[in-house]
Amino acid sequence: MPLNERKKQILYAVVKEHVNNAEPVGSRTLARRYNLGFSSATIRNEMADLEEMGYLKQPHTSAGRIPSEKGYRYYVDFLMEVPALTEEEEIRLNKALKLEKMREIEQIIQNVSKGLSEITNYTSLVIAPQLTKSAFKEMRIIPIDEQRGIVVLITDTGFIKNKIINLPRMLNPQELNQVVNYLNKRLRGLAIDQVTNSLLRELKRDLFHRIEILEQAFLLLEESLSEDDNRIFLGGTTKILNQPEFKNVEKIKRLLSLFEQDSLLMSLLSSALEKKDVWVKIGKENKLKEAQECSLVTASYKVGGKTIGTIGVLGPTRMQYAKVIAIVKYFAEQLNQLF
Amino acid sequence: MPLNERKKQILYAVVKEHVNNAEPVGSRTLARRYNLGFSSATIRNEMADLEEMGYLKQPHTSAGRIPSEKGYRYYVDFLMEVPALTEEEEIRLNKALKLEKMREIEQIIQNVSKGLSEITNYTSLVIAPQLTKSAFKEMRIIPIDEQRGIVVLITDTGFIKNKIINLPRMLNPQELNQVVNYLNKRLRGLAIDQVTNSLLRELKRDLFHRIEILEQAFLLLEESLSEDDNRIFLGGTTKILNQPEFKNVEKIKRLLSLFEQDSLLMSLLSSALEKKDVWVKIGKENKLKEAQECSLVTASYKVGGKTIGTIGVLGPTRMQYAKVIAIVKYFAEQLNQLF
DNA sequence: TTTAGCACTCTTAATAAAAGAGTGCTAAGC
DNA sequence: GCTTAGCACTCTTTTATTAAGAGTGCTAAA
Repeated sequence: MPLNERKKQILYAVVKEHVNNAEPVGSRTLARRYNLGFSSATIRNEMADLEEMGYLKQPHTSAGRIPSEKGYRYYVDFLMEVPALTEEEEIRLNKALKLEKMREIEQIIQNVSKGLSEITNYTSLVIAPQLTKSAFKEMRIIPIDEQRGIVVLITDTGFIKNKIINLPRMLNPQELNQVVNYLNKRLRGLAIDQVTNSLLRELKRDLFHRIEILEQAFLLLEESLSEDDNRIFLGGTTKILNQPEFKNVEKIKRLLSLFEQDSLLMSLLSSALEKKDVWVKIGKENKLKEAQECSLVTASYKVGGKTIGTIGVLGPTRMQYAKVIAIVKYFAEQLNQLF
Repeated sequence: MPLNERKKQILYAVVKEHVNNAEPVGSRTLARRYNLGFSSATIRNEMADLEEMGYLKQPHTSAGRIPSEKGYRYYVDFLMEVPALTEEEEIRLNKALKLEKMREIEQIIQNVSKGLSEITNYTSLVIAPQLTKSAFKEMRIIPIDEQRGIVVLITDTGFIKNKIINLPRMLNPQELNQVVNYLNKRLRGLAIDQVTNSLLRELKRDLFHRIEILEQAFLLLEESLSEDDNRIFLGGTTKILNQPEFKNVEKIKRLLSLFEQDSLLMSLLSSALEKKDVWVKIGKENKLKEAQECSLVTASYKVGGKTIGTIGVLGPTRMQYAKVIAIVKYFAEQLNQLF
């Protein structure tokens, strides 16, 4: 049974009202505050229907209704209108971003994260560009002093990653060059996540007599490959605590300990990678138990058509979806343009 | 009026008991649990004295006593014994640290921070090595491709800092070298915090025709000079929430928002720099309002006699001082040896 | 089909009473 | 003169009771 126009109106109004006030919405309130053109009794009947259909629920008998997750889902899919940002808002966002002046990736990401959380008033999550999605272009090793050097890794998407390493004593510049040249020959053009451990082992065999320097160079490669390169930046972790659903200390602790575990956050965001435009996960739609009282709005950003990172906003299930979606979308577009 | 032996015993017992249970300590409990050799009535009298002298206080009439900040201070200064770590414990700590394998500074610092918080069960703060405390040794600029290069800054303490920069188009390698050589000549041997803005302006004048590349190089220098180079690493931010004094949501929020502001944390730790061995700040001894319900145990670490960073543990005023001091001391020593 | 009216339900806030822990003081003991 | 036992008193915490408020669901009328 599809929702008739009146039910849609009421569901819409309940969501809107509840998002603003965080309290169950009663029929009288609705009749008073929204000019729906029918009485509270009618609304009561419709609400009872909506509850039976699973779009609304009652915290307890004789309280108002709040949207169920199904209700929010319907709202997000069919009822809400994502506003285009006004010019004015765009200017404000750009001011918060100030990306033009940024050079270093880390700085950009941190700024995006901060901006997202401050404008939405929820917690933001940003995954820095993932090298694994790019292809190997070139590696160099630059000696600094007798003992140390810098390994530089360049990808086809134009990212540069570098790392200070210890150089083995007995290696002269020529030998160093040989090693580096060999590595470049073997690796050039490979997607970074194609550089498997078995390939690395093979290379190690070939170069066993230069093994030391190789080990160091490998460290950088492995780091690029490893999960913890997928660094996550959080912004406004305390923002979400202002929401009334988190006035309970136990809930706060559970959520904060989630924030401390990068790997969990990655898994939370990862499903969003490679997916469509903007992705909304409501409550239990999140696989992660710790986030099932929350909703997550994510979008990915790209370089040269390849998705290389994700930004997102985490708030309570009772979230300002339309507003957040508009903002997340905008930020992702800005990042696309930037890289 | 100095404390007699019995008062010391009682104060010691009150601190110990309260640190363990987080509840006011009554005279009867004390008489029962500690074999002090005198009755609860005697203890009551002594406690009343201690209260009048300011070492103990009552949350309300007819409750047990808890140590005042003065009481904790007396305990830290005169009563507690900082245990030497047993060999067993040292092995355990070293396992948690695993510093031997670390190369990158950031990794080391992060590991120290994690280890500190996990072993103490409080929140840890670690300031990464501060370049400003070192002297300028050498700067290099290494081109990567047509548009970009890496600036490398080397200090006399052996730290290397690098940054990817945009190279201006029209600069050929010779010119680049000239600029770099000139900068090195002017800056070599200066302490990094002596490289003031006025000196930089002067250099800019001298090199105004190569201004673009200079700007970029300066960015790195300025970054080394700027506050935000003093990066702070936090560990176990949620650990402190397990303490019963933080079962109040408002308090949690206040403390967490402190954790989000690096500059505040810096100011909290900064007084510890350059100071003696281990530094204990109890409650209101912290200048920062947000931390006045907490105690802070800090120690600095050095390279070549110069203090370049600080580690610390932040817990409730009701803290396991002896244990924490021993651990912080040990970690600082480990860092000293490492660098 | 919609709406007004009203009894009923459940939560939250406010109030009262009881239980528990610990003190402070007094007087007796060593 | 210091120490200890005893007991009344105080203050918090817990539990119970009541009252107020909001909102529903049902019935009957429009």
